[in-house]
Amino acid sequence: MSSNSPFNITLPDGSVREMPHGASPMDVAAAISPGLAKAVIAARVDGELVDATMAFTGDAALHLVTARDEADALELARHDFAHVLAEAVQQIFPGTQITFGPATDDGFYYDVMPPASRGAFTEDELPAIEDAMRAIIRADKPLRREVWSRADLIQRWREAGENFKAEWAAELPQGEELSVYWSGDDWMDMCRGPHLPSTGRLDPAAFKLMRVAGAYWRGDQKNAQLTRIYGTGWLNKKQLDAHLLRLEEAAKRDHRKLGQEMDLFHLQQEAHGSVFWHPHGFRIWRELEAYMRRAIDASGYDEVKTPQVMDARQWEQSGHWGKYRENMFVIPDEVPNVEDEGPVVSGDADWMALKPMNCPAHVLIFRQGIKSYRDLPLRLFEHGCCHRNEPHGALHGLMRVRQFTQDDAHIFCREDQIIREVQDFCALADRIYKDFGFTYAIKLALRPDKRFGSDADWDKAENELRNAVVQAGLATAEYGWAELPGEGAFYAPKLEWHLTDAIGRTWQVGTIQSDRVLPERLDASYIGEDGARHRPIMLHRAIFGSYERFLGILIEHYAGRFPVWLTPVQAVVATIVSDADAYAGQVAAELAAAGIRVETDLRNEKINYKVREHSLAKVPHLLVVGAREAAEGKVAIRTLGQDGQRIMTIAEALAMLRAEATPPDLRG
RNA sequence: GCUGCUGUAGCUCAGAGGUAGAGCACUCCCUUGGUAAGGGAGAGGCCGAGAGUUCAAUUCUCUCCAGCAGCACCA
Repeated sequence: MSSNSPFNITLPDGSVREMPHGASPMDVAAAISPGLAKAVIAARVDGELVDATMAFTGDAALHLVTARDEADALELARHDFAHVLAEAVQQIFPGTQITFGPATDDGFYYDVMPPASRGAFTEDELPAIEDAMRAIIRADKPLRREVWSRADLIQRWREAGENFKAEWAAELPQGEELSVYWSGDDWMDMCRGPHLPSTGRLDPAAFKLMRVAGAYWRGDQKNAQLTRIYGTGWLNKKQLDAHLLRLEEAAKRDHRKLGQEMDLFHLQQEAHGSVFWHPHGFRIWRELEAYMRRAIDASGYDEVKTPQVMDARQWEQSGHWGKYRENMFVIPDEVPNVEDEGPVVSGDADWMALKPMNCPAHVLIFRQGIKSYRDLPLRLFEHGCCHRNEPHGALHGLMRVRQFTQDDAHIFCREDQIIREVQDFCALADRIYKDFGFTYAIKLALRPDKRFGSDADWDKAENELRNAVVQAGLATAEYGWAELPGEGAFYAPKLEWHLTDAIGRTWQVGTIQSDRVLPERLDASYIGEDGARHRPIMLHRAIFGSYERFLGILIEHYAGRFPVWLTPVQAVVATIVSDADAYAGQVAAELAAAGIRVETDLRNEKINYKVREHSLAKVPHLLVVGAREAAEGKVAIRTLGQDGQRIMTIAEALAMLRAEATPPDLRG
């Protein structure tokens, strides 16, 4: 082939165009039509996303990327918004250092270091930055790629006082082409690209700066903290507006807000990170607990209860003291000094700790008496109340607390029983998540850097979990199968269940972990068929994860409108006139006798007022009774989310309510 | 834990260097009214905690505590 023969460029429809050397995807677009040239924002050359103006280097398959290729277009636009943001910030606040600015799931951010003369940027300054961004977009500055030598680049950043960029330029992998992008002729950033042809391809009405936050340089707590400016960015205003609306929807179902409005629980300073469950909230908890007990009773588990506080030496032996102490609540084993002055604790008492996990206690139960291989698998379940002293900034409503109750169990089994146990667990988890209307993805979290146990054991453990899921046919794209390096616990790899809720957010809740470390450390053993002692494998598993968190997720998933079987108040009997009070009491009594959670509302208020109040409280069924209903022995039922009423007899109403109030696992 | 913001009545929020206000909720009175707010009156606050500046601090400053948004961690 001669060195200056044209390149053959194959288009998606199979047609081939000959293009001279130096030609780019943009030239192909221009050759097809001027309209296409205008619409092209980037290109996929042999599948790789590149600048539309990047010259071909050989024969290639070409796909011209336009706004119709939404995923690519969004990614490009968001990345460009980030650059425009950085340019705008430096324009308004000279002396600001720039660092990184990637695209995110719904937009972009850029981490910057404000000039030494001032503090972090504030949200009040965002509108001015937005204006500057719009000006840059309207100026339609061409984005031009250049390749620089490392030395030139480092020097350029040093001269510009860009210490972070200089550091990064020095550390980029050898052999990598170092590219910069010019925005017009007056601003540049170091970036791998690709980018849109010019800033004018962005829609100035399709982004919004959302907030500022702190973020560490290169994600490390030991490094300088930068100001991160977050924005949301889209292809057009319509998409932006839709996104803002979604955010409002999510805010409306915030469990902290609904928890207060529905009087489910509260949190307060004196016990921060621990939950005060109110009567209505705890009804949901009890219903969940009863549901879970039925599930584990039917699955061969034995429920146990273990101590809240154990000697620190026990935690040393289990390894928690070494690896987990910073998160443990430690207490002295002594009577506090009661004199007015003087220390409350002497400092020389033995230390005890609140349990951060239930596992060691379950091993201690296992160790009582001599276990035979015939006893395995032994499945010990506990509604275990744990305390963890979490970093204060991590606490978040019910989602991250310092005291929580797990639906925790440990399955002690032989190696050859693992796959079966893991598969049974997958089936149980599947049934339960579906009962709540969740879909889920399963992920395998692999060994972390900080860990116990030999590599050989980790190999085995990871393979067992992987094989169980593969053999169960769940390691597929449909189940969102993925492996997450470094995400495992310090003692074991984990299978994780990531739930997707009603508005598409994901939550990690369930897990099963195969552990060889703890049985070894705590010397658990059983007598095998051969008469010798063997180590059992310990499978740690949970389905709700914690009641607190799962309840928080449920509140947001259902937006407070719980299914009837879970809802705190299933029906309210509300009177129109006081003459119906006695009848209302009779109706309520009949429902209560049938196990329906029912309340009466006999207040001297208009029915409009009562309807409004109970609707806002998300009571699923309102049974309205007046003189007419009392005379006829009927009720007028108004169902949440539906217009109008249904008149029925008490017996009919009771049958309907009983059917709806039956938990999903008890339905025929 | 880090950065920024916030902390006033049960809730949502105004307010100002001279010890406080609204709406909803609450209590009482009137109203007995057919499916999303009937009317009136009343009660309710150590203005997150501590220190400083000031004649005077809830208001300004500092320190702590808690909450919020991120980060870093994690069920």
